[in-house]
Amino acid sequence: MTKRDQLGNFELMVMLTLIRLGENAYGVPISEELEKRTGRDVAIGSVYAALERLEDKGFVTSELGEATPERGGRAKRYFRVTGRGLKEVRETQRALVKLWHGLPELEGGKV
Amino acid sequence: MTKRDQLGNFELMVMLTLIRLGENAYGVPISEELEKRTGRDVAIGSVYAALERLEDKGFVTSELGEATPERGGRAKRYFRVTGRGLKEVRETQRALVKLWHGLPELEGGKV
DNA sequence: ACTCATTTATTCACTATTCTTGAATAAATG
DNA sequence: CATTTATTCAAGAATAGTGAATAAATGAGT
Repeated sequence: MTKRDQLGNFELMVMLTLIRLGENAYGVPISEELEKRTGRDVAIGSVYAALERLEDKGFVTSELGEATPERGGRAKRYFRVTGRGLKEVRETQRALVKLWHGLPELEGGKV
Repeated sequence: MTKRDQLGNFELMVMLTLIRLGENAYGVPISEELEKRTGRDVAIGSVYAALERLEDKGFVTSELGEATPERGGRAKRYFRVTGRGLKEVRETQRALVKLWHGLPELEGGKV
């Protein structure tokens, strides 16, 4: 099996959340936003694992934030989608839409 | 990890293809249709593996077809999406659309 | 009818990657 | 040092991917 560059289901979801959050994307809020939007439980460990894989693939980059005064706790690690990452998201999205396009059984048929 | 009832990326794609093909859904055409629509190489073995998982989860059923005269070859095994399967597809689709809805970076923002 | 090559399709065995969970660790503050 | 906030780790289960093997049916040739 050659290196897989495609996005898994969860990876795609993380990418989409990353895009949505923009500047404020780090582990905790990513996880929360994901839970809020999907209604599913999200283990924070899963998110970090996915982010690491995504960084390995070059779909995201990360940068350690400065410690914020006025609050305890470790520094945040901010994540950002790369150009390649965005492109990959678009492609995955397109593949899915193509697959469900026009199916009367699904609401999205008219997309 | 308790039994996962959610659809993986590839499983979702297989389900969508299954819905599209309707009556004529068996291994070979599923694989071909998938390749045609996504432009990706699809190993036939993967398709059967996914179908087996999906059947275990109750998302599809299968039935052995009769041998067709006028052609050699083994009998086909036809697959069909169950009610639960269709529901699961809809839910997965909805989760994805919700995640990318309104993102200006993606074409689908207007869906 | 019998055997064999051919065709069509499914199953198998194995490896790699992704996903999930719970616990551990790290770093900052007061 | 206790508390807070956040990331990292380790291990196991599920999903994905590949190539080869097997199965079942047909028709040709003898």
